[in-house]
Amino acid sequence: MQRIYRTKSRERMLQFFQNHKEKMVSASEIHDFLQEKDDKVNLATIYRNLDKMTEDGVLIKYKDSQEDKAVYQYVGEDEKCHEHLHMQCMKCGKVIHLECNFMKEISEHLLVHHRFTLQCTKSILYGMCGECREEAAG
Amino acid sequence: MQRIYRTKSRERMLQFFQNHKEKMVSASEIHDFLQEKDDKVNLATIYRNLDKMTEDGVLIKYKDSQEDKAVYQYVGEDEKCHEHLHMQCMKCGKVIHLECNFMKEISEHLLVHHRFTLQCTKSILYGMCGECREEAAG
DNA sequence: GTAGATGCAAACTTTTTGCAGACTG
DNA sequence: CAGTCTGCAAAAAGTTTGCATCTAC
Repeated sequence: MQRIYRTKSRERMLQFFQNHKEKMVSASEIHDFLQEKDDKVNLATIYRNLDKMTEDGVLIKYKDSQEDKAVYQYVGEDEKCHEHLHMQCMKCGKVIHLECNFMKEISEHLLVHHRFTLQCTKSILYGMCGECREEAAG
Repeated sequence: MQRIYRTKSRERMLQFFQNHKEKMVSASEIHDFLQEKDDKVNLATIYRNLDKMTEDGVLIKYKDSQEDKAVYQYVGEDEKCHEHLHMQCMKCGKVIHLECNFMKEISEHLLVHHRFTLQCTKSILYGMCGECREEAAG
């Protein structure tokens, strides 16, 4: 059985994620952020920890449809996040949780009418949030 | 204005896509397929043509959330495909078009209740199709 | 003490780019 | 002929891996 040690790198990464719950971040963004002079965390280490946290269900991993790097979202112990879809604004990057009764309707419709079993943690809806839309409209 | 020439590479790529409308294919898959002895198409050429076809709206480009390569789906002149979501089976890779009245409900709910303007061609729902599900259940 | 974690450098994969030559209209 | 397209090789960019060393428990 694989034990998990409580290390400085992992603590700092977790702390970063908990302070940025509304964002999806990439490995290099975390790397850039964790660059205090005598406390740098190696990029390979970051990738290894991201993988483990994703396996543990603490993070959700997505491939950004625009960019070519993977991004990670913190969901912590919160099991709910595995049962609803997430929307991301393509302009500001903000994540919106589709956490309402309509979520159930979507799942059911897909299953009943299209025989499709939706897997929420793999899917992400892209578009534009209200604020960015107003801003764009001027 | 950028003119588009009718070349052998592009013809062969288009032909491949039209014969595989139900699939999402990657650059290397097309490359492997177009390997007739004296008629190979260079991978760089394939990437350049994929980019152009995507700009023209003939293809839709996605990043597979599982793999690390981009995949492309043929939609041709069919404008409808830009107005509904697509579901992909994570097991067999088949693409299902969410082409029904419920699509409108989804868009409206996201806009009205979450102020989110959905962009269908960027989004994709992952899960499992009916056949694969039955097969998995045994 | 031992399993697990880290840093470093090198390897790997996918995608992009520069350039010279070939093709399309 | 001019503007595009192509192949080739080299370069990016993101991610993974091998190995020696270090750390947590």
